[in-house]
Amino acid sequence: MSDFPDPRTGGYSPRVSKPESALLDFAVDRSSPVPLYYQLAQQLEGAIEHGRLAPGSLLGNEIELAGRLGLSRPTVRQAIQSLVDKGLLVRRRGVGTQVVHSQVKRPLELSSLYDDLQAAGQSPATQVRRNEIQAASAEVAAALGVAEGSEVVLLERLRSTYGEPMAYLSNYIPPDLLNLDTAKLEATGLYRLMRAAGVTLHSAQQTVGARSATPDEGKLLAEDPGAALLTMRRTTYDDKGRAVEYGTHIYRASRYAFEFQLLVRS
Amino acid sequence: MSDFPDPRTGGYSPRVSKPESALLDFAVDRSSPVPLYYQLAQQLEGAIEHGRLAPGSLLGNEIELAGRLGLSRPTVRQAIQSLVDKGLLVRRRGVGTQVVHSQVKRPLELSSLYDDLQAAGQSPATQVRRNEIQAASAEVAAALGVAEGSEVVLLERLRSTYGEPMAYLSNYIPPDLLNLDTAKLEATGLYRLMRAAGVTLHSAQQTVGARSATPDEGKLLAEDPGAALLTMRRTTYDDKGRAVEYGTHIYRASRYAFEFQLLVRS
DNA sequence: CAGTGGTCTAGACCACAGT
DNA sequence: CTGTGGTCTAGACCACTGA
Repeated sequence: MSDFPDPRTGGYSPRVSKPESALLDFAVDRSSPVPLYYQLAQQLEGAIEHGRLAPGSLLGNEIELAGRLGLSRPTVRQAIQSLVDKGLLVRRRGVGTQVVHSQVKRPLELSSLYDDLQAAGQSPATQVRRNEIQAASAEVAAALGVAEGSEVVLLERLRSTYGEPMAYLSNYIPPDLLNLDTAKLEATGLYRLMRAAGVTLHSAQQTVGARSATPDEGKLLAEDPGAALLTMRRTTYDDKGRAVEYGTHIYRASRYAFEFQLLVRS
Repeated sequence: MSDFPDPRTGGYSPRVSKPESALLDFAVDRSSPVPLYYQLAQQLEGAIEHGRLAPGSLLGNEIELAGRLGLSRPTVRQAIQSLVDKGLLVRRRGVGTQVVHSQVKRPLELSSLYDDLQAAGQSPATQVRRNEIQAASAEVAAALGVAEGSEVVLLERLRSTYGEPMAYLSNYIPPDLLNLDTAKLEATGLYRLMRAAGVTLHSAQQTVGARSATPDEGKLLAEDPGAALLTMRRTTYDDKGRAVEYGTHIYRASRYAFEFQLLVRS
């Protein structure tokens, strides 16, 4: 029962390779406050990302992996499960756990346009066009779960990259949630300010559609009237279920598209 | 140390109610092949959906719940965790597990337009416009991971509701994957046929954008030339990482929008 | 048949929240 | 302080896969 690769083996099965010896490098630090399963998950994810674990390769069975790392099987399973949830690994009973064959791109998340653009190296610029208190319309009141006519903050921002407008963002925010400093809003994104103010974002309901630009919108975004715009309406909730933000945004379809990866619910 | 509610207690905390006695109804069937944690998760989900567990109500601690159901704590945790992942429950250390306050709408999933429309009671109709073998263009070959010029099935369908066109769907599919019977395609959706053919859908990479309709597209969809269209480009992968479908679709923005819920990655 | 993941148990100690 | 969820262990039996 040798665990070593057979030097006489010259080829690989077409879609399944042998358990990878790259796993031998793994080790956990029991003195760290980071949970053991999380340490393992991060090392696995790193190995996959850097190609040390090739797509299609088998991880080796859970019992042996646990033994080698000095962990229990449930702990190892917890690490593996978190990567299965992310779509990086696939488990098959009777076969084993293997790295998915296709490249995983971006996971789907509650995206901040600011962060998206920054991650793409586009150094976004924000101009705050309005930042004031208004009476909530029926639509806004329904979305935020407040009384119609009660005070909400209206925030309108023009987001540009490379000196060209890209999107016009309109947000409605409960006034007691946080202080919206215009200077800070022009330096970073709304979600970052919310997180810094102790708001824990939890979920969002989104609708993505399209329509033609009105003359005013065309002027704002440097598009011809009638040009196609991408529209997004979003209500964001915190971990206690409070609506913390309602937004109606328009994007220049010539310069922006939503890109994301979905996992099938099992 | 009484576990009974105090009858003198008349009021509730503003956002947190007491553990619900509705949980006393729960029971698991050990003779069923359905996993115990899954049985419990379904009963919890049902109780939340039907309002027997009110938003904000506490579930009661895991140890006690496990004891009452005759389950171990890890099993109960697995059930609760699956609902936390779905966004129905929130756990807070030192406090307990409670039902989220806001209504959860649709979870995000790999949606089939056909299923979406049927769920909305719109009884969709499909007309297959093309169903033939073609040589893969560079774009299609790259998306499907096949050689440029190799054979792929090109499928073009017009999807209508209430006798009005709604979307024009163009798909490219590896020819050896399944038989695409035109009659079946007009009676159901592509994903359902794939699942019936033993294909396990796993993930998809999507891009959603917008543009103006060309004169030809306007004619197809009964829109004026220049009208705003919603566009979606999607590559779908199976559980082994094979690309099983590449599609470029256009939707009438006047009649359709993508709606979904996102959960924040923690 | 042997090997894999899927499920389940009965404990344990810890960190954090609210009193 | 008490009570909660967060983490972890060391086993067990079962169902499915593939040879």
